[in-house]
Amino acid sequence: MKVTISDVAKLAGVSTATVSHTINNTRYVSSETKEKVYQAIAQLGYTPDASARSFRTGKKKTVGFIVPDIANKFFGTMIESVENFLSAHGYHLIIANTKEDMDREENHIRLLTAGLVDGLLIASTMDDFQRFDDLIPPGFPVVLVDRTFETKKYPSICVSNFQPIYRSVCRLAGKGDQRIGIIGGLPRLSSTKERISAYQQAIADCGLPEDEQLIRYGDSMENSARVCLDELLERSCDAIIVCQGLMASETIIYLHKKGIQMAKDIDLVSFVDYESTFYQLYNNQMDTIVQPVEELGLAAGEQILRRIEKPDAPAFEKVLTSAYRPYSTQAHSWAHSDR
Amino acid sequence: MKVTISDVAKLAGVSTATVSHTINNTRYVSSETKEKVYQAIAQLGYTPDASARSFRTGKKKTVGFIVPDIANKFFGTMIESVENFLSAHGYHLIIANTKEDMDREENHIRLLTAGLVDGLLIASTMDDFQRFDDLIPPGFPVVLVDRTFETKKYPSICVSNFQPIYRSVCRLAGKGDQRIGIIGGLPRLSSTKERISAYQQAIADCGLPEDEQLIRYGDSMENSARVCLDELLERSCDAIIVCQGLMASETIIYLHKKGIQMAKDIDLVSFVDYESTFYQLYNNQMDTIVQPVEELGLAAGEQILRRIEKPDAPAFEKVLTSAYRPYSTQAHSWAHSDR
DNA sequence: GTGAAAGCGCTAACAC
DNA sequence: GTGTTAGCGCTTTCAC
Repeated sequence: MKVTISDVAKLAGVSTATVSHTINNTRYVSSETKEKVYQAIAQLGYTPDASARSFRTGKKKTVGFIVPDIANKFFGTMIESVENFLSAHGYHLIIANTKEDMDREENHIRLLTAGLVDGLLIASTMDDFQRFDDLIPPGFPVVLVDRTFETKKYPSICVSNFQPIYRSVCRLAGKGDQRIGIIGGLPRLSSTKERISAYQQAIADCGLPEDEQLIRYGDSMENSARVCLDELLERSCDAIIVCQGLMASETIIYLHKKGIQMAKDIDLVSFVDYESTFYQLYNNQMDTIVQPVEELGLAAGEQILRRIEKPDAPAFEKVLTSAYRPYSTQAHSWAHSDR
Repeated sequence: MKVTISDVAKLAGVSTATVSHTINNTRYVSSETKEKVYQAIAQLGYTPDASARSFRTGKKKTVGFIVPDIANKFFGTMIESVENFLSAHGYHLIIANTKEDMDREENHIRLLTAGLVDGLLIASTMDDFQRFDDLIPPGFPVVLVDRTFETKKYPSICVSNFQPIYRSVCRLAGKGDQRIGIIGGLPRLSSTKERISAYQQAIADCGLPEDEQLIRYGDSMENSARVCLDELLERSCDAIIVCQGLMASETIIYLHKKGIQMAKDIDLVSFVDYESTFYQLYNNQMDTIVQPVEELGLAAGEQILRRIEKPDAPAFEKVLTSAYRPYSTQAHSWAHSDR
């Protein structure tokens, strides 16, 4: 049934060592011997067993990626980008979904670190660094993606959160908006915290009245923006900043259905999902903040492989910057869309 | 360094067999012994090595899913659904992306079947069954998803393609549309073939003029619908049927930018991505066809696990039906959206 | 330039 | 009720 390396060795009339070295190019083998080996391999239809190999070598050639929401285009695109990089480097990608649930995340980390993958990419939903840290076996290669912790023990690839939000507030204030609301993601996440704090600082710096009620939090899953929006509208905002792509789409739709016109009745600025065609319809009515998702995925892939090679290189943070796209009232011609 | 089962056995003063049986509940162990074993495990921080275990048992507890486009919401949602099912059953999910490229698909199949996964879910981009079949080791558990082959050697989970398109044409014809265009996906795919053939048959049955020029094919990747749309508009269609979600969004946007009004200047029917908030804005202007993506993912998960248990159960096809949502001119209140 | 053989960590007969 | 032990298929050291 299953054909093994010794079947090949036997047929080729050589030792298993020679077969192994031939297929792995790991020591000199005369070309005649090589020839015999390849012949035997072809004849038997031999394929080395990945499972035995990784057991023996300890290398799985696989990395795990723990994400909060696979179906979310932001992470979907990132997964694509990571997979693309990894598969080009001979690695496989195992996906695990947490649905922003810390227990699920814990469970996935436990399972994946138990000899299944060589390293782990994590967009963590945890707020408790200690709990997170306790789950990671010492020396296990980990790279944090999109979200980080205050304790900088692990390397991270994130996106600038402060600057675009600060700028949003300033631009809105510059237009004369006085009551600027903001819809953030899960309060416990580093990304949310950074954005909210940018908002607060900018509000203060611009001399606008501070009002805790103008800060609302969604959960970045489907259908979480509506409540926030209603609350903000009740408090008669002139402007709203939305911190996440899925919630942005929902906000636009709800405004639409309520007959509230963007750029006229209310100003909108939002983080937006990369390349989503949806926003092309609105880029003349709202400022958009586009995160470099593909670069994020690429960098994450690079870092985790580097980390797998040298697990004890010092941790460092990489912060990519988002594109801020102020709207212009003249509609873009799609003939030269700016990407 | 690494703590193994025999370290545990030694510390607990029992044999490795007992340790193994204790953690796997695989034969009777007295509670005192169990206690000692658990104690030792806790003390040493032992975790069984997944790699050694799967090498030994031949079970990887992992399935592979080969998809054409991860970032596409249709597949993203499906991946989420599959992952959800699998992880609930103790399995992991390896994702591989083909970008609708047959060589990439071939490569992924080769790698994954070489001892990495217990079974494979494939939304194949191949048209040549022979080529596909040659890649699958005899007896290897495979379930085709969303796309199938004429030769029914492998089990498949698909979605009804014929019925919704046939119905679309009939409804459009019923409204008096004469020139109905269609934008299909990649011509080589079974899903595309079925849809186009439904279109052709309905056109004939409804007594509408047949015109090959009204059939256009996109590639279902970003930015492929525009050319098709332009060509159809040039041929002055009254109505357009779009066979895929991404292309649907693009079509809507292009119509919008051209100032062509849906339901007024032109009728539109389209396959639409499940739950995408985007379409909520248009469900009073176009008929939509919603595929049961989550059920698809669930069924795929169920089937592949069943298949892994009994690899030689007879192949069978499962066809799920899409929801056809005719539009009503009174806008839906989102308070009771029909999902 | 090639072979012999020792394991990697675990499971599962088989034995008592 | 528990222990002994033979491998799973491969890589790699040591030897010649």
